[in-house]
Amino acid sequence: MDPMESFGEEVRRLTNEALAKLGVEAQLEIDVGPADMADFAIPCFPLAKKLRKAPAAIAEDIAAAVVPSDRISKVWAANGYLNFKINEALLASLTMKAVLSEKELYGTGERKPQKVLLEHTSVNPTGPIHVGRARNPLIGDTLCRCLRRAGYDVTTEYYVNDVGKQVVLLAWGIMNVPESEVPPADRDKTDHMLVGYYRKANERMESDPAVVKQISDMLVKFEAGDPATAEQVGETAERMLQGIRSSLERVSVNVDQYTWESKFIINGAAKEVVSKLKASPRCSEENGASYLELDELSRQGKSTKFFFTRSDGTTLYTTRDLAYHLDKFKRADVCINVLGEDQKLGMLHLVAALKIMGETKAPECVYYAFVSLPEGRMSTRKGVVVYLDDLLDEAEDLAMAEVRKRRTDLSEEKMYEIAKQIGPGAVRYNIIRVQAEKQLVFKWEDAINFEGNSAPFVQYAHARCSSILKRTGGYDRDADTSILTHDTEKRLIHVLSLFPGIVREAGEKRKIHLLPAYGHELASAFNQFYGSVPVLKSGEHEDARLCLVEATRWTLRNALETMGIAAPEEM
RNA sequence: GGACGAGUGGCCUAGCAUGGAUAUGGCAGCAGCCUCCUAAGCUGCAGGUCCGGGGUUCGAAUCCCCGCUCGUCCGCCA
Repeated sequence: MDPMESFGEEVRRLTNEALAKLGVEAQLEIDVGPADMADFAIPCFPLAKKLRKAPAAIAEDIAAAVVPSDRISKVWAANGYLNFKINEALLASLTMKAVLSEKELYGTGERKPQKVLLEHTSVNPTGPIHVGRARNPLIGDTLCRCLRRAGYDVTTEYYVNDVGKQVVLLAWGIMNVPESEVPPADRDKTDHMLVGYYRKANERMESDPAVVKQISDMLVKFEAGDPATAEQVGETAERMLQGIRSSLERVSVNVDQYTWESKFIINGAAKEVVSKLKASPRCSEENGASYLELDELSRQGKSTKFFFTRSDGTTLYTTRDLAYHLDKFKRADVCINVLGEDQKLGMLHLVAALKIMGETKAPECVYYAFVSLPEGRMSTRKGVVVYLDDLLDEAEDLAMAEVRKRRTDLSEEKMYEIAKQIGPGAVRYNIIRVQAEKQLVFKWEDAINFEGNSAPFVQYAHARCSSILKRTGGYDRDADTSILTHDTEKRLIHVLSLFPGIVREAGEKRKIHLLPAYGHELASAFNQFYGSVPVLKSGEHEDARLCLVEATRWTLRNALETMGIAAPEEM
């Protein structure tokens, strides 16, 4: 249930009534007012021209015509705005009742009929995940959690690029590079153990034409469906994926299904795409390679040709991705892809090709800019990288040091357990708190942050709530909340009431950075309340305040869960 | 060369779709707050040509045009 929703609706209803009474036909936009002034506000400026009257006078007229109701306690005009104050006692009781009865389900939207297929991560299985790409799983997983809470049926999928030179090269490296030539792995994990072979194979390929020949032979055999080669490559990708998967688990990222690119070669779907595209009048050939002339469907640049076969007739990456998308459309109503910004043009071509094939559905893409290092772009091949595993280790170490600094009463195990909740959470939060399209430069001191706008700040508020609730012997969960009239109490309740709306907006607009912003706002409102009034032993206020603390704890926990961040009971 | 995205106090960042009241937070800085539910906290102070220049408008961080800087792409790679 969304406690705030009915208040906004009421504002619209009352305003429309008043406008009808005045004989004015208009749809006005409802804003949230400045925090210390009004709850809702409607600018009357757009009406000025139509009514040939000053905005201030219009606002006065409408204000006089509005009849306040049980939900709206006050309506007034100011500076050309129509302001509304809501009935705080009613909001408080609705909000408290909603949170305390729905608990971990508070913020959940109505079940939606659409099935959503969300593709994310999909990094090439040629090395461990590095922070340049780590935005992908974190954005994808957070969006998935958010959409699920908003009521959608979501399945997440990782498209494994097991076809093509990169993975074949890695497989070649594992078979042909002697162990003695590979520097020892920095950790005992399959992805880290294998990446040395990948680098070495790249070096060999660059310097030795014989190696280039071997690899291209292998590639041809693989694409022709040679079982032995397919098994070698498949097993290599699987081993790499094992390591990647365990890194993802460390940051609570779950992937429901893995779909292998080779599937679309084996089952003939890619070939079907080729024959469909060849039927298009846009299709031409160049030395035996087929392409579509995209012209106005593409973007301007050096070329608007979209090749979908090589001269030898084999398919290209995007051709297979086309087959994958057709497959996805059969399984879902909405397809969302989380992609790096380097995929933008490719996706535009893919969408154009889908249209040419007569497909009416198109994927919806969320693009993110790369995280680079101060010295430039990350590269697994060149070894210019910061791995996600290393970042997580560092975050956990720093969290452990912080816990040790302030808790002398805990066992080593307990401290470690807390640190494991704090470190990865801090990393997740820092990545999802900024808009996906903003370019980031990775700096250790920014990547792990325990104060201010950070995960530990939100977690700490949760721990404080838990601590209070742990100390009480019990309380009346039906306590009268109308006595919560302190400024910090009213503010906290107001923020609590916003949660369902935030989840919906973040999900539907694909703007997950609203979630950390909300978490910070809620934690901050709680901290102000916590510092201003006592809860335990506060006499007649105690029960109502304990209810407020419990409601805050549920909402903080739900907000954290939606971000994939743990909610520690103590820290 | 072209296309797409980003540019907001010293640093990071929200707001931009749908123009509207004094531009949102955080970090760092300064001054305070632990006999009281965890100070990973709270309060206050200071800090702004919203990249630059034009334009539209009663009103522009937001819309349009021209530049600048950075990122990304423009392959019979994936």
